Amino acid sequence: MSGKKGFTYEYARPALTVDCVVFGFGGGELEVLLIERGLDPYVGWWALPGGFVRVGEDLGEAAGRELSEEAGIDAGYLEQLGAFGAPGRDPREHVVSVAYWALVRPGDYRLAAATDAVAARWHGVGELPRLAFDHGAIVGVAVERLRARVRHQPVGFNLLPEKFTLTELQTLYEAILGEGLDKRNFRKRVLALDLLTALPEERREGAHRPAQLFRFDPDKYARLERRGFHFEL
Amino acid sequence: MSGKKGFTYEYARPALTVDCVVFGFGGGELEVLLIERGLDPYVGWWALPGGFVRVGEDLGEAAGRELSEEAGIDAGYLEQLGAFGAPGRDPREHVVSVAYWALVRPGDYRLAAATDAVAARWHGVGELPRLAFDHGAIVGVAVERLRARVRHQPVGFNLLPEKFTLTELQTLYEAILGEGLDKRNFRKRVLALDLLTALPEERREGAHRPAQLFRFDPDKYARLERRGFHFEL
DNA sequence: TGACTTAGTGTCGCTCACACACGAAAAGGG
DNA sequence: CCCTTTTCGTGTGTGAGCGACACTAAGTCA
Repeated sequence: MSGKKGFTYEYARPALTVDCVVFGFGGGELEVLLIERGLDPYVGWWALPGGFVRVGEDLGEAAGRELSEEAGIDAGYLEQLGAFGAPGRDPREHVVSVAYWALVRPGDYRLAAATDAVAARWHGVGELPRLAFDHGAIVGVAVERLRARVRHQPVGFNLLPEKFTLTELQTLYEAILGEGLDKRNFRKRVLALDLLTALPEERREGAHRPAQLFRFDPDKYARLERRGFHFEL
Repeated sequence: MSGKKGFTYEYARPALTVDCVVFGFGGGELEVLLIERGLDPYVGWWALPGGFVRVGEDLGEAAGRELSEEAGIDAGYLEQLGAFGAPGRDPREHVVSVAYWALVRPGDYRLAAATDAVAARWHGVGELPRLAFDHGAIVGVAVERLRARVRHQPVGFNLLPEKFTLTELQTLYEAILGEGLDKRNFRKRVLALDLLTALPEERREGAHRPAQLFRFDPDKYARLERRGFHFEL
């Protein structure tokens, strides 16, 4: 293999990587962050940002590091999705990957490809290209997880700018769930949760009535979360 | 390290293991299968069955293999729980473990410790000893997952013998959820799901009215599962 | 000032979740 | 044989919440 020192173990070991499924929301559609690979295998293919785990490094930290290195994104909150370890998923050798997922506000970052990525871009989940390795399957699992999660925890707010209108929020939910929602019922329920604070501002754009702006209130959420809680859309 | 050949890699790699949280139901309590370790580290401590993943082996298969080797159990269905990879979780070196969980009918197996386990035994989840590594935390995550799952999918039947009474089923649910349930509502809902078949037998035991026996019907379940579905306890 | 566009609001019917108590059947003992 | 004990098995009423549904409000632009 390599002529240099190397690391020797008594038994063979699979390699260990992390991959990140980063969701964003733009143009009324749910998007995933992909990088274009600059190295073999799968040069030129789109793939999830990720890379090898270093010895002594926590898995979550490795995911955060790779995300920052390859795409210039600092996701505050990464949650583990699971381990993917089918023997043939990497053509080189047996590579086990621990996948993470995160939600970010696309506007907060300027994507910057680096390391072994030649490009980093948002792709609508509905129109993904063929992905390298088993990354297509990983994205599928992540989308499922997001859909399940969004119904029971107020995660959606992490995808919107700090100030948003209820219509924007509803559009987001519809994009994630892939189904239309009733406007009045949606507003009723969201406001009943008492997680939003109405701002003294409105969004005026276009030839129509301006919309009230809201802000997600983490304090209220923390308080509710403490005494059990239920969301249900 | 070892004087023999060994396997050399350009970069250092964490070791990769699998661990299994196997749930059973006995004596009115939810139980977990533990083995007593016969090797360093943590000799003599109780731990989850598990071991190193071989190169070229699927993660789920590795979990099944270790479970069968160390405890003599063939769990039909193993589901992944997640990867645990904090750097200090194994005192020897950086070891990342992918945890799986399963439900079995304790009566179906005669526990047989082997390989590096000197004993295999069921332990009530309420009275677990101190566990090796971070296995205590892993069990905690598994219990949470089981609780969440049991409310939305009819997993409970995998823990009971083929024929069971509704009271037994209710006792199981109460043990898993850790709370009492109303008898009439429980029976109403369970029967309304139309997943059980009443058998032409009764269980006569003790000085009281005999109880109707039921069987879980996988066909009915498959049919329901196909057209969406909801359980909610 | 009229046309257009999106924002914002309330009611009603129905279903479903939950609380709740007693007769039925069998066994065992006096 | 009868009385006691124990668990099995069953129905109703009420209140809360979900879902369906249509019109007015406010602003812009021509």
